Amino acid sequence: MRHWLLKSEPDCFSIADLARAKKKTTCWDGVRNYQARNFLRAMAVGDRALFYHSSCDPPAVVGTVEVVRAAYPDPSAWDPDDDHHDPRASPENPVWSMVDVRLEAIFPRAVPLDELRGVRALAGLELLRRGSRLSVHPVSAEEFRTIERLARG
DNA sequence: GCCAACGTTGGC
DNA sequence: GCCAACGTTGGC
Repeated sequence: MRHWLLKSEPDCFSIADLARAKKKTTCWDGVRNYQARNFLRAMAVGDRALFYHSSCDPPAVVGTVEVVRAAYPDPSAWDPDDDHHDPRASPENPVWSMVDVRLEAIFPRAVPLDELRGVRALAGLELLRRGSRLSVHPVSAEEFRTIERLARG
């Protein structure tokens, strides 16, 4: 079982939106970066991920989700009305992938980016790497546990 | 709104 | 294959 981190802008899709979703489950569509896509494709059912709110104040890890469906074609890629439309994509050549995730927990206390930076055990966290923009990336089991512990306060 | 960092595109 | 120009991300 692997651990991951998923970024979302709460203005676009927040963890509260996920909590309101049918079966508390959503498809994680719209990823248009090859490295991030390849991480989506590496996910297995049962993997867990941290849910991170970006481009907001404060940016923070706000909860956890579980992967409930492995990677499959992302149909938003060939939807001309979609913000992330990719003219190269089609049902025959999907190009982009998505997974389904289900809400596991909303943290009793969000853990802000600022706080993560000060934690020694998280020194290697991809999220904290200077200039890192990857919206999907792996985290170690130890990093995952550390952040869950911080969320309990 | 600014800007650093990064990815992508396309001319050569 | 190089690299300049451009677009995007995302913290601040």
